[in-house]
Amino acid sequence: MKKKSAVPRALSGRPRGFDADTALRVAVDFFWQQGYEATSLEALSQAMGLSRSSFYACFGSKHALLMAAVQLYADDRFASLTECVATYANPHNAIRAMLAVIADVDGGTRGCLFVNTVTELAPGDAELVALAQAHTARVGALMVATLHRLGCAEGEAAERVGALLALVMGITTLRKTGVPPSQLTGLLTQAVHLI
Amino acid sequence: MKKKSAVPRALSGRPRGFDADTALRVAVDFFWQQGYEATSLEALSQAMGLSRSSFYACFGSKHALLMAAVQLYADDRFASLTECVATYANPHNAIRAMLAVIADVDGGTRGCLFVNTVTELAPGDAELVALAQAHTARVGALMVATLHRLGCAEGEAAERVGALLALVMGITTLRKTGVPPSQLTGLLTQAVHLI
DNA sequence: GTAGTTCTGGAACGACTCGTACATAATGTA
DNA sequence: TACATTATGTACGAGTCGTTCCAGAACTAC
Repeated sequence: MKKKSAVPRALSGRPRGFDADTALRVAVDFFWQQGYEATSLEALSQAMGLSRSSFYACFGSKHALLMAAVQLYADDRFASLTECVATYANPHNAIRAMLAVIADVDGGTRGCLFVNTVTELAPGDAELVALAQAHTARVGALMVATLHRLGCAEGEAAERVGALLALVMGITTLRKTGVPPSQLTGLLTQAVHLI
Repeated sequence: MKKKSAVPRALSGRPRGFDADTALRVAVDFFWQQGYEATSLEALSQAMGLSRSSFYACFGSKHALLMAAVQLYADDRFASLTECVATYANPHNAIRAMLAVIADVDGGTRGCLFVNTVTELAPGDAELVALAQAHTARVGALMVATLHRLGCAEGEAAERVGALLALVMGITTLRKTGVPPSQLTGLLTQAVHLI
């Protein structure tokens, strides 16, 4: 149940034989590739390089690990989106860059961890649903603000952003069925009609 | 492993104590609500009203049942789409009706069985991926043909249809996180910019 | 050195998993 | 009635699941 790298670690006692941050990255990959239910704790702890007891001492439970993994993934992605805003002065270019980041056309057939997990566990997993709502809300707000700079009214911008998000989420789903990147790029360019 | 209702049933022997078709409908609901891995055979067979032995004698395996369930669901949906084409003479109205059928804005928080299953099991499940590709191909072809009647060029129509499909698939995913129907309707109306 | 704290490896937990085997029940046909 | 055929109920097999417990290892502070 420890709090990522920010935690100061104990002052005394045996030191860990693994790095919690890199172990969490491994967990992200596993959940991303196989999903939550299909990922066993045995395979997970083995790949993370720690025993079951260390696993529970550090992460609490399988579900708690999932939440930490999804949160890390979401934070990473959101950081990339804010970077888009910082990089492109032109709002139009910024929006396009953000859509490209989310759609991740060349991301292979494993889709998007966020979409995968939500699709597998929502609406039954209330904690995940809350995380999902918070993340989509901040992403949406960032995009609405950018669209607003293009002279789009507030309410209209919200709806367009929603449609844009739905479009790129759909693209990540299509990725899983093996639709080639070239074709996905074509779909992504259609997004301009929604901006 | 029997073939749905079309099968002529044995000429002699003890008759079944259940109806295979209605049992399959129950399975559709279960997989739809809970997903594949999270659905146990015990709960499944109990809800379907048959014992384990009858289950395996009739459906072969849990995975075979899933495939039958998804196929049934996909066929049902495709039938609704062809109905849209038959009902609306105006191609524009037909397309809008098809999008409404797929997005199913008032369908609740369980999303779309097709999208759910693909997201959970693809790309690891080759049989499901094949089914998914076949289904999206026929749906896409139907929509491209309709768009073609609007005077849209073949290649351009294909890309627009892909974007439309991605949009409505994304809407079904957003449904799972509890976005209200009123808001989803707003996103769906944005689709007109892609037609 | 000793005490206190933390992490590790492995064994064991009870509950649950999908799938199978087999005796028995219920039907049609002869 | 006797037979072949099919369905059902029960129990079992072999394994996996997520989780817990505990003795011992490795560290800091005294």
